[in-house]
Amino acid sequence: MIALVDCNNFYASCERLFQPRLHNKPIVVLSNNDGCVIARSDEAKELGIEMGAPSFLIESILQQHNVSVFSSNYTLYGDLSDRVMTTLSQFADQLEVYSIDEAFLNLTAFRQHNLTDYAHTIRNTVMQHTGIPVSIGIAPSKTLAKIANRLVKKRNKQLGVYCIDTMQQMEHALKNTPVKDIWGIGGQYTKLLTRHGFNTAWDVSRAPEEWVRKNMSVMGQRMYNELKGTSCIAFEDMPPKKKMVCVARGFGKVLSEKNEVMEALANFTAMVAAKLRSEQLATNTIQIFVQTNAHRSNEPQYFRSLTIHLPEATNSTNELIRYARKGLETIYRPGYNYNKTGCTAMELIPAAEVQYNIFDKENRVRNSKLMNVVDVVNRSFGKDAVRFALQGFSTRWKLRQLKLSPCYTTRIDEVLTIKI
DNA sequence: TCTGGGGTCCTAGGACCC
DNA sequence: TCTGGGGTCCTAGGACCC
Repeated sequence: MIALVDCNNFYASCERLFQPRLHNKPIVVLSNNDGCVIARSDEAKELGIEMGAPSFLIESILQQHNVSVFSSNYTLYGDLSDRVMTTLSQFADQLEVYSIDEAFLNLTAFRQHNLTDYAHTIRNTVMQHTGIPVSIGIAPSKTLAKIANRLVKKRNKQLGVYCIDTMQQMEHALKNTPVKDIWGIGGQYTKLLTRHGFNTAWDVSRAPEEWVRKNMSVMGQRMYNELKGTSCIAFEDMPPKKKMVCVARGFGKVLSEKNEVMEALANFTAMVAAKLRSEQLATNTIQIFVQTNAHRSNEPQYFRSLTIHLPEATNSTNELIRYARKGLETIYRPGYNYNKTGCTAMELIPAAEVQYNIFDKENRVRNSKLMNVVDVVNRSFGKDAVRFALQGFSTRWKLRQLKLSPCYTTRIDEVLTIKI
């Protein structure tokens, strides 16, 4: 049996943890640039605030009901996530951290326990150690565990645990799950399935297997077997090797000057390079893109990306910025209002395995020493203490984060102080 | 003014090779 | 008139996830 543990309204719960006066009050957390809603407390959901709602469209609801609004603070959420995962790891031999707020636990070894009781122990311990409320779904496959978890939130919120074990329980759960809520079914497959008369997970599990295979590829077939209780999605103990690293952001406002866009791109590229170094990786290929604001349909639109193969794998900021700059020269067109750019590193290899090219003109030893120093200084004095000239000092491309909460758990000058 | 960001996997089709 | 077939690699695009 597999358990899926999912933190309730994770980002909202994190913010609330440090402001107890917000218990039972509506809270929303906004995406980067304070653009749209990405997390809501139960109270905010009750007000009818939808996931993904653009914040400027719901301003009046927010004000009227005195909703507390937060910019996203990934440093805080990441740290609390680590604490939840550490707590969970003591409850199973195998733990798969699936996302920042979810983990699968392999409970096969605990067969002799009453799994529902066991899940309650897990819940209570996580609450006690971290203050984060979680829901737990238990079932024979990951897809069914996802379904069980959803049913906890829909119907057994107070209980916090839902177990699918017998055939009757399975049938009941599947009949109460619309196709759009099956893990692996998005908007397109929902349309396809309902067009063919499949409305619930139960209907899908009764469909002819060949039809599923033909219309939904191997991913669909896997999901189909999982719905029937046959586990076919492997348990991933170890975090899989990263295949790409990407930093892309919308700007705080639109930019039309090439050097301004370049400054943003240089900064995002520097972030990619720093990420690569922190994971001891190097990249063979980078891809950059620029685009205009697709929501402004009255303005001319432009999107272009460019893939650049490097002569030699690297993770040096200066080198990568140089390639990104050359790339931008190729794809930039004047006369547009740009609103987003980004850099993706692909074809990643361990930094220790970089093959040197005999015609290489870079001084790699010097470069890597330089990067080391940059990383050390930036770790001690803040993220951008040392920067390359092209990164500039402009703030025009920067994110809006007007409602950012403190990094309560990771910055010494921002920890909570209590008056006694 | 203001509409997220970072990922993975699969398939189809073209270029190229022998 | 009739112009192979199998394989690999690459890219673009589509679908999905949180």
